[in-house]
Amino acid sequence: MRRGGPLTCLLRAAVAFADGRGIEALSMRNLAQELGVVPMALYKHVAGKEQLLEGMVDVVVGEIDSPVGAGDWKAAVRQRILSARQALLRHPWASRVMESRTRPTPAVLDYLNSLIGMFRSGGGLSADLAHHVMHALGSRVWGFTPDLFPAPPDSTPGAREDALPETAAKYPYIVEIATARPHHSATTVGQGCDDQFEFEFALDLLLDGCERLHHQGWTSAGRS
Amino acid sequence: MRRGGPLTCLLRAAVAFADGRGIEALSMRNLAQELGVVPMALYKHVAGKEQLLEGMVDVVVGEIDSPVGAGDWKAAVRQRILSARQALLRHPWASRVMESRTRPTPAVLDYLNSLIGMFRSGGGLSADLAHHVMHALGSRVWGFTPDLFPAPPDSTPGAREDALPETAAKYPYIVEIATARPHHSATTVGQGCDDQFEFEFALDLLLDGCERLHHQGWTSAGRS
DNA sequence: ACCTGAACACCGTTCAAGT
DNA sequence: ACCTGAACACCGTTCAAGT
Repeated sequence: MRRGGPLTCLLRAAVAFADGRGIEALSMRNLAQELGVVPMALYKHVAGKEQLLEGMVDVVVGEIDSPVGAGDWKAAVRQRILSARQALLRHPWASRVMESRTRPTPAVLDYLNSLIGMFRSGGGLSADLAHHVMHALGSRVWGFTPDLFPAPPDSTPGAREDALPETAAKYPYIVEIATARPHHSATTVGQGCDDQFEFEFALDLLLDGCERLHHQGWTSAGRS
Repeated sequence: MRRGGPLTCLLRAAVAFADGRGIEALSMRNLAQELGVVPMALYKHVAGKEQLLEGMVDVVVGEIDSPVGAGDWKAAVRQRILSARQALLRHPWASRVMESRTRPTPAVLDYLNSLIGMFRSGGGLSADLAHHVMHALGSRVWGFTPDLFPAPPDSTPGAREDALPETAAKYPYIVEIATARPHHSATTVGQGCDDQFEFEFALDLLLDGCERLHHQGWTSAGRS
């Protein structure tokens, strides 16, 4: 394993800092203090905080597995995206930072390019369809679904049951959905949603729909 | 039309400020200055900036049309979500603020509850399926797709063509997708994607897939 | 009791003063 | 030439001093 230059070292330290103390605690000043250097010393290696965050995203994107060659294209795409999901789950701050970035880095372009390649040369999809499918997948290509809410209405153990009667009256459908839910696995009963299940459900819904359109010879021009 | 109290007035001023000068320019100090009051005066009406942003989101959510009664459920859901999209498009900052919020407000719960109701009593979907479909739609229920990138790699008119040759070599699939795209309408040729088309493509992919699962009597327990 | 200005504890970044 | 500390222009919020 290569050591990497001082920039790589700095970026990895920043990633570790964000993993450990949260992205909101990551300031140029705090990071410098953690590294035992004066704040302005960081500016020798990065132009500013924007570039620091950019580099941190690249570190995470670099953790995504390379594409697998064998198997059918849909399974390959699925596996790759689920690998991206694992990388993003290891760094919970990364998804929000990625969403706030404005310009893609080379590492990001590499990943997207290879993913599109799986649709094009792997699956034989038209450039037209591949384009729209990438859009439809949206941030799911990064393994995350920007959820309706990061936290449930009130996750305090006691307050949940207390608030339920009045909530049930005002929001019957929400309560019904939140309570009468069949168990997917024993580990997630009663404690929120199985995020992995929800992610794969949506991913498969999109990939299956895409495959169906492909077999039908769909083009955007011939859309009703 | 009701006038609303001083809080409503403050929130509407904040929304107008964010619309006009951008959400990044919205600070307690700047907003107070705009209103001609001292910064601390705002704290008479809101507990802090978090609550201000919460109230601003509620103003935008309040602009979403009420559900339509007639027609089939899929068209009704589609129309409602596209109405949410229009509201969010009027306030470009709103989607990012919504994503950063942690707890839903009553207005948000009202919207979600009525949307689920359209699946349940309108479409006859099981609570099980309705649950997963809501997750699959994700932030699309708010009318926005967290895009892969807010801005293309380089949108400067001149630099685009200049960078193309080297980009084409490294990212052939991205370039292919970005350039060889059939025109959906004359107004969008050559200038980025037709966001509305991409949004409806993905929305229909998800709703059609959902309808198919419903007709098949899908349950999460019987999943392979 | 109410209002409000100064102050506090931050932030990213500039820049001039030191070596 | 290089490094670095103070300073600048912010931020949200506290709090004591004024009325």
